[in-house]
Amino acid sequence: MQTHSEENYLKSIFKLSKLGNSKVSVKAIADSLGNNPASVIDMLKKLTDKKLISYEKKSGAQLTNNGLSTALLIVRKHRLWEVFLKEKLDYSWAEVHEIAEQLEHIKHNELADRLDKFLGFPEYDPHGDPIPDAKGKLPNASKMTLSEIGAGKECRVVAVKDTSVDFLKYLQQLNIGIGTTVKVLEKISFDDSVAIMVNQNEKSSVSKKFAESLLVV
Amino acid sequence: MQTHSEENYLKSIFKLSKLGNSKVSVKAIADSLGNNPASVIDMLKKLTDKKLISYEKKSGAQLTNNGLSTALLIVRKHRLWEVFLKEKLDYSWAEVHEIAEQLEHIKHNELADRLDKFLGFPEYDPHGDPIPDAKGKLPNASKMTLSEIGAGKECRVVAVKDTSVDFLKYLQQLNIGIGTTVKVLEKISFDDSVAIMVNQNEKSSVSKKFAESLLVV
DNA sequence: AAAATAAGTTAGGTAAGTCTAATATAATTT
DNA sequence: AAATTATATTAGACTTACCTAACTTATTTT
Repeated sequence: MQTHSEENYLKSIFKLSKLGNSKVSVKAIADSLGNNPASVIDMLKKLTDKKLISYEKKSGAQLTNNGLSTALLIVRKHRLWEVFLKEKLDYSWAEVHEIAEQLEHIKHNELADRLDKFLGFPEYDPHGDPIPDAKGKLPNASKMTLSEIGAGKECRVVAVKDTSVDFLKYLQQLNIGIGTTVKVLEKISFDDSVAIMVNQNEKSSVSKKFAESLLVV
Repeated sequence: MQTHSEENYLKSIFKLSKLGNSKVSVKAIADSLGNNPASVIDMLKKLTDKKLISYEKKSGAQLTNNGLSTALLIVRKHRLWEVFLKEKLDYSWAEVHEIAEQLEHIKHNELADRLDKFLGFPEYDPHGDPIPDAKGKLPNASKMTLSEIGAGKECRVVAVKDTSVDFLKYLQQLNIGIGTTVKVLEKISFDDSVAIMVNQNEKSSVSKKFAESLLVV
């Protein structure tokens, strides 16, 4: 069983190591957590004793298999709670992260799985980040912006990059939300705008700026 | 802003003082939290400095107005989360308390109120304990068992005392759940059984034992 | 009333997780 | 290559929230 602090270190190492593969420097961890490098080293020693990371002097930290699955579970909980806060409690995109930072540390065997089921097994959180499944596996599709989708192809909106009121209002007007299907009909080279079909029935034309703010899979 | 530990002390004092009115002894707090009396005194000093309780040597601790509203908010969050876990995540009555002990410490301005709204402003938690409203006010009806209700009176089920599978199955058969309206038609003195009307349309007869396991308002 | 028990208090100590300051080592710049 | 800068490490200290042990003050019991 890990403390809150240990979990935050594991999460940080996981993120900095690009999915747990590479080694992470003391400084990088210190910067990401806002802690002093000396404190980081203390913790790296403890995590090594617990066999959650491997760490030798001067060579950076790397997650063990055990540490990796622990980190994935924390990330899973964080992102599921973000979905809950956004979808069920109507929190804004901006607010969910801070609260999920606390909720991710709640410990109970089946909690993540039950929450997952309750939310309908979402694959992406409100920021468009992928949610690991119960086995720690990430959805394989990588997210792109709508502007990267080729003409004729269909995709599904998983998140938005812009969270301004203006943008969200515009989204509503266009009938676009998380989960909406969008087909790219044509890319207009004249002004880089994009002709799209929303939910198989509603044509629109959107600007380049707009297309770059929509994350899709 | 309080630490987890401070919040647990406030909650403990609140409960031991019967809604925050009387003074609470060091030993009572120590027993309820499983801590050493010496530790309790350390914390009482800290809470006094923070003006959350008043405490003088040998005379026990009492919540200030500030401490009382803080304690009520913690209780509110605890019980709302219990409702969430039971109603939305299908946790059993037995499991919710332990998880809510963690969730009650999650801090964010509107969280309790948003959760309250999402759950439909419940008045009682799965154990039948009353949930303080946004202003810290408790629902005024006090809960009783069905067996205490007089003939001819109508009441609403807020919780059950027995959580065995057998009992819960039987409840389902009778179409009784949280929120169900039950009218007491007659109390049979022969065997202390109770004739009831469920949801204004379904007559049943239940045993004394059953009536004592249903909490109503 | 004296002895025994219970409750409250003080003093000093520990572990977790942080810090600062000093030092060592590695990487860059000149 | 030497000097500078960046990073890593160690040592020692602080805070929180606990603890034990010893002592004091009440309250019971005999």
